[in-house]
Amino acid sequence: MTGSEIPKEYNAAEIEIKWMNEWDLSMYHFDWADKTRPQYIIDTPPPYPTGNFHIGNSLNWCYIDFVARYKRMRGFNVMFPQGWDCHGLPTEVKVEETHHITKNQVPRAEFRKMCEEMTEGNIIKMRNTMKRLGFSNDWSNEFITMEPSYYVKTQRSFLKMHEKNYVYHEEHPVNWCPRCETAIALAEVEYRENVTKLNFLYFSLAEDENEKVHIATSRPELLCACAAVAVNPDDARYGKFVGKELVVPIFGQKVPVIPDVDVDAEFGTGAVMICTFGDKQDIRWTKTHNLKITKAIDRNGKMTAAAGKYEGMSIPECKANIIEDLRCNGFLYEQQDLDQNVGLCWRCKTPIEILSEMQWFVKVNPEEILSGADQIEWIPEYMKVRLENWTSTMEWDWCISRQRIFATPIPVWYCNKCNEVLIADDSWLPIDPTQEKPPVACPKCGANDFHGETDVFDTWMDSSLTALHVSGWDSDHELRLPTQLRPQGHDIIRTWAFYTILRAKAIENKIPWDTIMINGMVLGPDGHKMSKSLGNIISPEDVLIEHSADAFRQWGALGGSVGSDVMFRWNDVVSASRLIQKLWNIYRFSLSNMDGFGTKDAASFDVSKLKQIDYWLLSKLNGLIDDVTGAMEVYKFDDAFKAIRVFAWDVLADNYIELVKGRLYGADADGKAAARFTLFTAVSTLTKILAPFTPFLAEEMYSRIGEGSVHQQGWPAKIDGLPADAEEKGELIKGITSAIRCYKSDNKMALNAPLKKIEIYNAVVDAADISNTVTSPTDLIEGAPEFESVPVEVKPNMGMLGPMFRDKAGAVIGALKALPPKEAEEMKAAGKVVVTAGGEQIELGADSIEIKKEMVSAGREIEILHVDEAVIVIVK
RNA sequence: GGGCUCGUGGUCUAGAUGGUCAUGACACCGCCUUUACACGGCGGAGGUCCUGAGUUCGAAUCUCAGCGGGCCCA
Repeated sequence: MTGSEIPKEYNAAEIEIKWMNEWDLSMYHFDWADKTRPQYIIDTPPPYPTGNFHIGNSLNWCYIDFVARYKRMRGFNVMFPQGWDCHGLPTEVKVEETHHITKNQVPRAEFRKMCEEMTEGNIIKMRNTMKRLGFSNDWSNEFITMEPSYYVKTQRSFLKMHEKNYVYHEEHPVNWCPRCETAIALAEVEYRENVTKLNFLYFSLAEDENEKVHIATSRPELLCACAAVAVNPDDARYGKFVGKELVVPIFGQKVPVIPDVDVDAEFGTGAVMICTFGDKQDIRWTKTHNLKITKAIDRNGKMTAAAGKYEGMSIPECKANIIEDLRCNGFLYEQQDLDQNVGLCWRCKTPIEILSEMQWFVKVNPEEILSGADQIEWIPEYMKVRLENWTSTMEWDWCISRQRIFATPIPVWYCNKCNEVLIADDSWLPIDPTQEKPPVACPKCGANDFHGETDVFDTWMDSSLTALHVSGWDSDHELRLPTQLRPQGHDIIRTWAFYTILRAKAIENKIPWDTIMINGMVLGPDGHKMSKSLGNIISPEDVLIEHSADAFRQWGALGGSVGSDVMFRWNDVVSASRLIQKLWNIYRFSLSNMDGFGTKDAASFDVSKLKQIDYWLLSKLNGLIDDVTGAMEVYKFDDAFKAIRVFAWDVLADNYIELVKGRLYGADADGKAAARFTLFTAVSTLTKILAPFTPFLAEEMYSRIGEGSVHQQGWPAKIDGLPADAEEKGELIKGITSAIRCYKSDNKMALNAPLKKIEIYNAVVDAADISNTVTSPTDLIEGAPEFESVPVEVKPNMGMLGPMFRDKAGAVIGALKALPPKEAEEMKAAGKVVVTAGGEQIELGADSIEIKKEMVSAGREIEILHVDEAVIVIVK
C-alpha cells in the first residue's frame, strides 16, 4: 500500500455515507441459538416517535452504541434492539391539528388509524437519523408498541398482574379538562396567576343554630359537595367545635368539624371547608379522614343533580348564582381578593377540575421495588437515591387508565344488566373491547349485553414491559431475564425505571436489568436546557451537515461523564473533526511508509529487534489498551476517548513519529523494520480501539489493513515481551528531544535549524533517534560531564516530615528550606541532616530532603540543559 | 418548599484515599511552511480552585453554614 492511493483529505460525508450503504447490518444481530458466547441484552428505552430523533436521544444512543460495540468486540452475544413507544397524547393532538378535527368527531378506529399512519412516517424519519449516526442497532429485534404483536403483551401482562392481585378497579380523583373531556396528567397542567374572591360565610352549629363558625372559601359552587370543615388542632378559636356538626348553607347537609395539622390557621378564618374536590389538598383530606365523596361537576364541566337547583349550570354560572343566594340569605358577610394559581389545560387553557372517576390501578409495593433496586448496579451510583426517595414517598397506587383513544385498549367489558366486570380471557387477545364483543355471556347473570371499556392503558404500561419483551417473554424463545443493561435519562427514573422494576418483579419476580446506566440531559450551547422559546435547539442533523457522525459521537463521549448533564458545544465537534483529520494523517503517513509491511509480517516479527523508543511506544500502547478497557468496563467513555486522543496525538504523532522519521527515511534495514512493525501495530490497534467511538473512520482505516469489517474483530490484545525499563528510557529520549526543541524556541531558532554539536551525559539511550529529530550531531558520553555541579535549592519531603513532626512540621520545613543548598547537600551525602527548629536540634535521614542542582558552563561557549539525571550540553 | 447534583484561568473541564510548582481543550500571544498534517508543529502568558467558618503541621480535596446554577418533584 502506498501513500498516493490514500486521499490527503478525509472526506467524512462521502466515507460515512459509503459505509452506511455498504454495511450488512445483520452483523449486529443477536443470535438466539448461540450457547457459547455470554449474552449481553440491552433494554433500549423506546423513544416516542415524534419524527425527530433529538440530540438528547442521540447522546443516550451514543452511550448505548459505545457499550454495544465494545461488548461485541469483547466476545459477547449482544442485542441492541430498537423499539418505538407509540401511544400518547402528543400524537393525538398532532393528528387533530393535521386533519382539522377533534378526536370525538371521527370513529375511534378511524382516529387510531390516523395516529398509526402518522407514527409510521415518524418512525421512518427517526430510523434514518439513527443509521446515519452509525448506531449498531439490531433491527431484527425492533418492536413497535402500537402493533398488535406488541400490545398483546401489554394486555397479557395486565391479565397476569390481575391474576396476581396487583390490579384493582376503584373510584379515584383525576385532573380533568371539561372542554377536551379527558383526564390529563399532572405534567399537562399549566399554571396561571389569577385573582379570585375569597368568600366569608357563616356555617351554623347543628345543635344550636345561633352559634356560628366563619368559613372562608374560594369555591362556593362546591358547597353541595362539602363533606367536612377542618380546623387546626392548636387553634383555640375552634377547639370547642371539634367533633360537633355544622349545617352547610343552602344545601343543609350536616358536616363534622375535624382537626388537621395541615390547616393554616392564618389563612382566611382558619376554618376550611373540604369538598369533592376543590383542590389537591381536598383529595388528601378526603382520603385521610375517609370523607364522603359527592360529585358536583360532571365530565362536561356542568353541575350535577347533587347541586340541586343549580343542576346543569356551568361552573362560573353556578358560582355567581350561589354567591347571590348566599348574600340574599345572609350567609355571606365579606369578600376579599385572593391571588391564586389556577391549573389550566395546556392545550385549550380551560381551568381544570378534579373529578372522581372509576379507574384501573396497579398496586405499588415499595418494599418489592426497593429490594429490586438494590440488586441492580446503578451508574452513577447516586442516581439510585432518586428512585429510593420517590418510592418511599409514594402516596397513591399507579393509575393505569387514561381517557384517550390512541393507546392499548384495556381488555374489559361491563355487563349492562348486572354491572359485572368481565376481564378478557388470554385466548381472546389482542382485542379492542370498543370494537368487539366478548365471545361469552355474562358469567354472573347470563346476559349478552356488554359495553366495552373505553378507557385505555397509560402508555407506561406498554413501555415498562420492554425488558420482558426483549428478553423473550411471551415468545417462542426462552426467557433471558434479567437483561444486562438499561440505559436511560435521569428525568425518567421515577417513571420508566420505577415502572419497569415494578413490572418485572410483579410478572416474573425478577429484576429487569443487571445494570442501569443513567445519562444526563443535553443543554444548549448557552448552558440552558434546549427549548423552542430560548431558541437554543440543535439537532443531530445540524451537526451532520457541518461535520460528521464520527465527530458528533466524539462529542457524546467527551462531553461529560455518564450521568452528568452535557452542554452541546460546537467547539467539541470542531476539535473532534480535527482529531479525525489528524488520525487520518497519521494513518496516511504510516501506510505510505510501510512498503508492503502488513498483518502477516507483524505476526512473525521478532520483538527483541526493536529500539528503545519502539519499546516505549508499544508500552504506551499497552497502557492505552489497559486504560480504555478499564474505562469502558465502568462506562467512563470520556476517560476512554481522552486516553485515545492523548495517545494518538501526543504520544504517537508528536513524539514517536517525529523520533522515528530518521529511521523510516534512512538506510538501516533493521531500524526501518522495527519502526514499521511498531507503527503498524500502533495503527492497527488504534483502528480497533476507535471502532466503538468512530465506527466510520475505523472501518475506512481497517479496509486497507485487514479483512472483513472492523466491527467483527476482537478487542486488541497487549504486546508481550517488552523490557521493564521501556517507558523510562523512552521518557528520557522524549525529554531530551523536547528540552533541545525548547532551547531552540527560546533562542528564536527554527525547529529544524542545526546545532554545532550536542553532548548527552549520564543517560544510556539511543542517541540516533534523538540526533535525527533535533537535526544536529549528537554524542552520547558516559558518566557525568566535567562541569561544576552547583546545588541551588533544598526541597523538604513533605509527605515524610508532616506526619513525623505534626504541629512542629511547619517550623522544620521552614528551617530545611533556609539551609544553604551547598551545606544541605554535604549533610545529605553524609546521610544525616541536622537542622535547628524551635530552639531544638533535630537530626534527620538523607531522604528528608531533595537537592536541586544545576551545572554551570564555566565560561565555555555552551549551554547546559537538565532532564532528570541526564545532562545535555549544547555546543554553539 | 423538598430531593439530587454542580460551582477550578476568558469559556469548558481533569483533579478517589488531604502533601512540595493545580490538568487538559478552545480562545489569546510569539516563533516555524521541516518530504503525514498550517484543521499543523514548538514555545508562552493567563487562576481569590464560589464565600465564610472549622478539622489538620498542611485543604481545590474532609466537615458545617451561606450564596449561585441545573434537573426532578411538590
